[in-house]
Amino acid sequence: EVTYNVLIHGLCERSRMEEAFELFSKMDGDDCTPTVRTYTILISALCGEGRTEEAFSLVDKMREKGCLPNVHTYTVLIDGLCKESRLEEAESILKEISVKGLVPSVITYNALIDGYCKKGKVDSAFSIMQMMESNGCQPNTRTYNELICGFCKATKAHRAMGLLNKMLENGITPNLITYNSLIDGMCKEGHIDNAFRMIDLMDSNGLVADVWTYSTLIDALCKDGRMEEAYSLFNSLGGRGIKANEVIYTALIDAECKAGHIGIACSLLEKMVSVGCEPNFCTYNAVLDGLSKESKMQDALSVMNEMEEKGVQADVITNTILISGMLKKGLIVDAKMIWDQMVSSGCKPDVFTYTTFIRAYCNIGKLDDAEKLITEMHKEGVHPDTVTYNTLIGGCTKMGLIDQAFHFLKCMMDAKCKPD
RNA sequence: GUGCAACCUAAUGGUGCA
Repeated sequence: EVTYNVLIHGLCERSRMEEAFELFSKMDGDDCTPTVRTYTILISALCGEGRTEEAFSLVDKMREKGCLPNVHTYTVLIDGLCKESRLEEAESILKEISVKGLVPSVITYNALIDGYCKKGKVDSAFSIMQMMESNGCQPNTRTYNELICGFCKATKAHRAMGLLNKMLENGITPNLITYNSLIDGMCKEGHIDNAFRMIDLMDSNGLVADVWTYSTLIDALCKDGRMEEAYSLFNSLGGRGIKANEVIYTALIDAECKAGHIGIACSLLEKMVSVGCEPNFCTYNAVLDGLSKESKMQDALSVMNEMEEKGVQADVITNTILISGMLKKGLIVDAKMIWDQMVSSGCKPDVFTYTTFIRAYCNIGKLDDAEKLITEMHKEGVHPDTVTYNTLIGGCTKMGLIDQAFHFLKCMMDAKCKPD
């Protein structure tokens, strides 16, 4: 039975699910009974592939066979639900654990806390931490890191700092991730210089800034237009024993593109390749956006070919960038072609892609087509957001169709979308 | 004494703005 579990685990790790289930079904014939562990391995793998419903039916199946889920099993389920943004269900499983007389572990709580943080619901995450403390479960470094990151993403770096102090008081050791999150939070709130001071604080705690730290700082300098400082920090990396990675190059390339310096961006792209740093899809997307905004669609298409030759998969963002570029030149047919290619390659358009098209239809006065897209979005389960409605409303007002504009405002409210 | 759980941090795309 142990042998089976090890093998099944190995197959699942390589996402060879079919084979894993085949082995699983052979167990009985071999006089082996699957245990909670066997089921948990499979349930975890199913959740990891987004097959949550199958995971739940496996849970039912194990119960039928008289095998009860343990804390590990429940934790896997909570994690899976969180990854699908099904937070209420995740929290109800946490309750179920206690009802069944089991005790949730730190990992169980952390899974839920991370889920809430990733959804921007930091306050709910925070109350889970309070709940775990009152249940006698001590938050660990990871718990604090998730919350600190959550507060930073919610532009509440002050609350994050408060948590840093709390963890120090409680004797929980911050690590690089803790500080890197804080540095990012401070940068995003415009306090770049304070962020640099955090490096000293790290030093005094025996932590040495890493690539993540520097990429955060370099990106912040870039976005603030402080390119000279960004480059001098970039050039200092070698002396610190750090090798610039694709994230750092992408930050620089993006900034150069946005400043209209496509030539510099392209030479950075060449440079990174020559020093053995492989561009990834973000890098290419940054370049493509630069070219696209300058209406250099020919160049953009050849960069996209290069991307594919290198085996870098184009994603929704890549396609949206190209579609947007085509539409800005009025090339609706080409834009539609890219759309179709994207869909047939199994990549689904998202809110951004739809909104891009809606804007184009508004600009040429085809409000009915724009409205059709909204209907299609609902059908596809892609929810129009504030920007989508703003685009539509803006299109109406430009054409003097004030009543139409109010009509869409009403649609917006009906869809429980907040006007800004 | 061997097998199950949270991959916690950085870079890329859509509207409008005097």
